[in-house]
Amino acid sequence: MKLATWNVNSLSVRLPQVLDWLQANPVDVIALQELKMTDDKFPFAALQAAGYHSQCFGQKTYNGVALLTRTPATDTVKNIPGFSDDMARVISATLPFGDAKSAIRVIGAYFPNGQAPGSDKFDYKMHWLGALRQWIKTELQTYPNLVLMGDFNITFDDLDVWDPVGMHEQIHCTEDERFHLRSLIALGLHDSIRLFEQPAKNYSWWDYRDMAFRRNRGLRIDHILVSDALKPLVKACSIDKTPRKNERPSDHAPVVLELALS
DNA sequence: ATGACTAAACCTTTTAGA
Repeated sequence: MKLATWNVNSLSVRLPQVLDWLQANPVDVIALQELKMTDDKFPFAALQAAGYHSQCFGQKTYNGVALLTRTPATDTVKNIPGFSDDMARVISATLPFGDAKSAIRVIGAYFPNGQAPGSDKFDYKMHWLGALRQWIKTELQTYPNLVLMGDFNITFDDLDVWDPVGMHEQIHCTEDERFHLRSLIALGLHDSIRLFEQPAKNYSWWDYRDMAFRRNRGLRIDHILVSDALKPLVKACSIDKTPRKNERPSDHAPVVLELALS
């Protein structure tokens, strides 16, 4: 079984690239972020033709997330229950798999950007991260088999940053953000990609400006976290830079996880 | 250089992303 996450930075613009990528990489599940469209504009038919069921949670102009699955997903939940939010950032669903106990809960999330430490948006990011952690803690009790993936907008440490000195305590790299990320991990989650040897300077996002991709000036901010129960099943995890080489690419690359399930 | 690209909307200028 393969799962992926990709911040597409406008599904309207990127739909042809998403369809191409899914044809070349027929994953079982993909979480998309930054749809930047309302649900009435969502390309259900094109994705259905490509073999995917869609659960979407759209928003005009900004944000918007979706889960595409080869088999129908159940128990869809939008955003963080109990946390009032006017932004469409989280979508969750269950993949019925084998018996009931083997069901996998998949959470696709677009974490707040935060703009700059000390800003109102950074405060919102901190509150959002606190609410997420409380919720994930209870989700793990309900669903031992859990995958939390998406655009986290946080680097784990300096290995995830092309210029750790220049970006020290800058947005995506602050200790406050990293503390929240480590707190999520402490609930019993694992950064899938770090379970394996990875190439150095392995990033998932590059600025559109200044030829950042060609110079590999990037950040690793897109992650796939798996629960303790799923960790033994993780076979591989990697970042696919191929679509970043397209014409008019998203600024993010997909991350792909392979589980030893069929 | 609170810059550089890209996308969307209140669209020749602003907001936001990261």
